[in-house]
Amino acid sequence: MATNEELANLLFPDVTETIEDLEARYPSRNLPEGAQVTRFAPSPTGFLHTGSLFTSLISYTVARNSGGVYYVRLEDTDTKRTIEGSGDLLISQLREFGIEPNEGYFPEGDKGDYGPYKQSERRSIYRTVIKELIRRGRAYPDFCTPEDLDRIRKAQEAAKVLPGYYGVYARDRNLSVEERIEKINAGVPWVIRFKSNGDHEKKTKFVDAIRGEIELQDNDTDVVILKSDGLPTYHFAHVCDDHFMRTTMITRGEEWIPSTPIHLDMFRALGWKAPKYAHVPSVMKLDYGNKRKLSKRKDPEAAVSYFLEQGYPPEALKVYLMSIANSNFEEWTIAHKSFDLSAFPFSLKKISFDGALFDQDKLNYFAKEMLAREPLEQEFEAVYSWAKAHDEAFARRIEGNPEYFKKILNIEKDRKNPRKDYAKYSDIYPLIKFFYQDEYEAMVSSPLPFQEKFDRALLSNLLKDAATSMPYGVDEPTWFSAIKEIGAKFGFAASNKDYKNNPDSFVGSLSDVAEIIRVALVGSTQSPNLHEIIEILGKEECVRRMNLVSAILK
RNA sequence: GGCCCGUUGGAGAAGCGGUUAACUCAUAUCCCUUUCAAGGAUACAUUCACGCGUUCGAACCGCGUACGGGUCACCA
Repeated sequence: MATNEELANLLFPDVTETIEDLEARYPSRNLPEGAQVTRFAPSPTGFLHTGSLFTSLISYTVARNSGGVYYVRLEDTDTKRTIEGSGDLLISQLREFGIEPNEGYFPEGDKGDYGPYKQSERRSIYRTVIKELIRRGRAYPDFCTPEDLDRIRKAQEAAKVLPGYYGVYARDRNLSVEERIEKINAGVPWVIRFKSNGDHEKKTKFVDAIRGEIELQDNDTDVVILKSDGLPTYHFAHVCDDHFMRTTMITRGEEWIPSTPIHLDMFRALGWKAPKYAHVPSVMKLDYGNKRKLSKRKDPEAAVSYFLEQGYPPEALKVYLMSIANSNFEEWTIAHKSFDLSAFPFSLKKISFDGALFDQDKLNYFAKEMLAREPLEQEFEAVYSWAKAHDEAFARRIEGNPEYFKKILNIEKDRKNPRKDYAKYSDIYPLIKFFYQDEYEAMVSSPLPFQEKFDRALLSNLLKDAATSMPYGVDEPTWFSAIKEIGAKFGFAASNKDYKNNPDSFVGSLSDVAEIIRVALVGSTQSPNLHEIIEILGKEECVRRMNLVSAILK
């Protein structure tokens, strides 16, 4: 009578290693008590998803705060969906957010003692474990074709029972070893399935590090663990890899909760200690009144690259995501006047169970706060490197005169309440382009937004006067009283109160005077502090601009 | 459909048997002000999806209903 041993050898003749060998090759990590080993395990199928960044932030924080390890493993077992170069892109985007794993797969090569960190390179490990499972009778080759499986599913539908490969529906589960050997020798294609001992009537419980105790039906389906292409399925690869890589906590999306019994079943069959699980909620979006997961296809904000391109400071997105993860983080930032994520006492227990709606307004708020507080030099570097990558024309402007741009960036920055009008780097240029002569001239070539009620000759004369009498290099109050005097010469009120009390005796208010000069200088009724702008523009340019507009108005 | 998970204001949420139901964003109004961005002040859930129950007392405990999310692949 043929044995499982023979079957195992027939299936995997080249596998000579044993599980014991693997245990020895990947010894348990020498980490202090409580240190957590977490991981980022993406499939290289595209760009970094906002939800993945969210999970990564949590995993990374857990590892760092516990003095553990955060590593990267590439889950590239779905060869059809794998996109060339995507793995490297994922890691580099993660790095742009300042999340630097301390081990694992990197574009520049693997780092660490638990590799390879790419599943497609771990075939021999999976085969070793599966061979052992077959020996023990806990895995078997299955010969069903997709059509067979389809038939089974239809039968289940008709019988109104649960779909799946289990019990009497597991067609090849109880084949004899001889029958299996015969089919294999006859060249019938096969996959390997895990042989579950589970009972669907029973429950399996586990404690989730975020949600607490979760009770689910026991797994009783014989899931595929090795596909016909020789690569493992997620379920098996997860169990195998996280065991040998000595992961202590699996942080993954909540969509994995229902399949956790499968994983626990396999850990049990292998006699391995299961890691802790922390199932993190999805980031959601409101779609016609219904919540749904952020979708890479429908929502631009689902791809982290969207924020990078727009020029959101990467740190701001992280801070926003942290405020979703632990809502007390916001209060903490206010109390500590700091957005330092590494100093915040993060807690898995404080993560709420239902997915938060992505809130762009709140992201903007954090981004504005952070940008406003960023020291000038640092902000300058950040804006410049963003421009180099995403806005070439802007980058060239900055290069043309870095000191000039720095002054512009510094407007109303050195104050107790710094200016907060940029949420992202791409907001900057449109607001300050008037500083550049060619842009200014383009603005002046179309009608300027002067108020209709003022006579053009009056405006022209006032500007002509201002061009010669406005002072430079003086402090703001001095400058402003000069503006008042200029206005008064042309019949404007010297204060808004005067104007309010007696509007008929003036041609306009003090605000109007300021507005006329502002429009002439910046081409718009709105701008940051005019005095600072004038000082940056310099006397020569201001005189030029006022004379130019004065001439146009004639 | 089965099984899980969830439901406190427009958003994120605190609350864990007795509170005026925190806080932050958003929104609105007012103040400040040479415009804007800020800043300051005020307003914004008589009520915690709904129903029933337990209790002197419920957003908090129990049951049921409704709604929302997730999952049931040789994808992860």
